Amino acid sequence: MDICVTTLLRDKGFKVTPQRLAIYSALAATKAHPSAEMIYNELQPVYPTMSLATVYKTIEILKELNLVQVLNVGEDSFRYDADTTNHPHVRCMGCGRVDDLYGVDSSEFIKQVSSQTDYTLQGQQFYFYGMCPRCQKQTAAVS
Amino acid sequence: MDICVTTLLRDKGFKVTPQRLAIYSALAATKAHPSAEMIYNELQPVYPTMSLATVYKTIEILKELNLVQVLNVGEDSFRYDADTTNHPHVRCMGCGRVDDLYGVDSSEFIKQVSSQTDYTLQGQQFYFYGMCPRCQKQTAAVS
DNA sequence: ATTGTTGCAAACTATTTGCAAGGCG
DNA sequence: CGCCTTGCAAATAGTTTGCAACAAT
Repeated sequence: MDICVTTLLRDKGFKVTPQRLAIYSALAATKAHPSAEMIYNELQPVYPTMSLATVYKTIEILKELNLVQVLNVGEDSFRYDADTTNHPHVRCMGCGRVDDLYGVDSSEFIKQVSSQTDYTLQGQQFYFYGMCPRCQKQTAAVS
Repeated sequence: MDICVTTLLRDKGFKVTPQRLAIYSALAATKAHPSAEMIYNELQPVYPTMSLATVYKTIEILKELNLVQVLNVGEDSFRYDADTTNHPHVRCMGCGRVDDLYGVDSSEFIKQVSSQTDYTLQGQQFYFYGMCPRCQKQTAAVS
């Protein structure tokens, strides 16, 4: 995996630095769809001198290399996903967590949209909003 | 229409002010999904003393009254839509315009997602990205 | 050695908030 | 008249940028 990133970076003329590898690894190792700040906080213990700016700059490059995709779940900050397959996401209105939605076939839906519009479609993002199992229980307990 | 907003505002204990009516009217009169700043600029000639803060505060209220929905098309700013039915949107990667996608039935797709997740779903947003007809032509002309 | 990268601080932008003056009910 | 709203300015938060010191190739 990391070898892959190393090669990809070098091939595109980017230098391979420990910070870049660490940021990508952090993203690849989680399904939590962290924000820039969450990545920064997670790496603080290991890279105490690393700045938030470096996180942003690196994400910019990873985006260019198609190693991360950007999510815009309607919060104040962006979230990032090292899984670049185009899958829907769901955000919990209770705790704010963002999960993947696998096992959903959106191709029919996309085909339908494509036939209805005179746009040339290049991509899409599907965001669902609801309550995660844990927050459902808490709400039930309160009432 | 405006009578409707007036009534809704009063019923919920909000005061009816010319600014609020103007902001809602501006939103209801367009399909361009303007940002707060676009609304502000459009109303500048008519309400030269109105501030951006008022636009934001009013939108907050309209949101509460379910008179507008918020779009998060992946730009730096939010966009607003007085059409509160849940329809997909498409943004042109060329010129940035945002259009509605009508005539698309997403109920099957939503049902499928609903059955695949243990979230309790409350809503969703579908964003498509592509090239609008006008930008397609321009790109073709350049190449 | 060269060129890109880091990390700090400052800049920037969208949005929110505090508050005094003003307007709606 | 009382309370809500406006509009200004300042605050806030996320992200971006400039630049000198530094590191990868």
